Amino acid sequence: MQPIYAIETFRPSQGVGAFIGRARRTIVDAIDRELAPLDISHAQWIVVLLLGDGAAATAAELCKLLVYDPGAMTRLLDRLENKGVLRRVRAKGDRRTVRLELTAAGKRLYPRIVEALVEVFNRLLRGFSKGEVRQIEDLLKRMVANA
Amino acid sequence: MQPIYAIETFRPSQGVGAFIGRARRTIVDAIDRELAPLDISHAQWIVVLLLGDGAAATAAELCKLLVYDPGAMTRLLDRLENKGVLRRVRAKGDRRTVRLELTAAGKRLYPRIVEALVEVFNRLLRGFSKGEVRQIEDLLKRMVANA
DNA sequence: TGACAATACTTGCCTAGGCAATTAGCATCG
DNA sequence: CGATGCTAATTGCCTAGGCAAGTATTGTCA
Repeated sequence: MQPIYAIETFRPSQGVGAFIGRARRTIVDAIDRELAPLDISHAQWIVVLLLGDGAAATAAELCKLLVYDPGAMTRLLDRLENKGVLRRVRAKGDRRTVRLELTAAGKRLYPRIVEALVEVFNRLLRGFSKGEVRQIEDLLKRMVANA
Repeated sequence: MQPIYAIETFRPSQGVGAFIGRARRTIVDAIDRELAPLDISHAQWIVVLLLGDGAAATAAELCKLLVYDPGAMTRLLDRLENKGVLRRVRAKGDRRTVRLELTAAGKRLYPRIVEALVEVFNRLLRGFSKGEVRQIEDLLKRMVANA
């Protein structure tokens, strides 16, 4: 397999990097607009999502998944706790870790965010076949795996 | 064409959104590591790239392309100007706009950044055919166009 | 067991982005 | 021409993320 890009012909603004960056901004902006009435920030709804779908349950797991600074995460969780979205519970086994649980309010919030996401993605993926979506997912997964 | 995702079955951490986010972090981190010796930040090298390949020539154009705050851009450009990477030149025609030009040092910087990008992308795209890369680019472009 | 490393968070300090208000320079239209 | 509106850039203020140092707890291993 030969290299994909060559130095002489590479146009930064036309490579995959630029498109991924633009796609991400587009998605985040669209979801933020959709979630504006909930008064919750970009970083915050991602955390609620990961807690809500069980992908993470501690601050450390969130940091690893999001490649996010632990210090910033502490404060982000403070804000969500103050909003009454989640609570910190000292873990019984390992007393260093703090388990994160969505409160009742947080659990009501979760489906509303999911709804917004589904709506936005279905709109952005208009005209795509399911196979094409699988293909994007697959190709991106392979990119990340190569790192 | 039916909707791609349904509320009942959607797993946020498994959708395109999550993969795009992760891929972007992976790319940015890899390039940052590669460019560490140049002591230039993520936001800064993107600007140098866009100026260097002619995709933008003013602050306003950069802001539009990157969906970036004009105030933040002013200060980012200040930093690059202080580093001697670019200079501001009042445009003759429209005296509101400031044309941005890479200095000699900036022009030397540009190819080094391009080199790092090509290296990183070729690594991350190991095992991909050129057709597959085109396909990612195409699919992402269509997503953005749907917005 | 006890020293040392590793992990999970937390806090302080600095930097950088978002938003709103401001200035300067066109552009439009009566 | 002149009032109004728009665009480009800048500045001040606030918020939030990155980094480094610190604390508490657990793991490792001689």
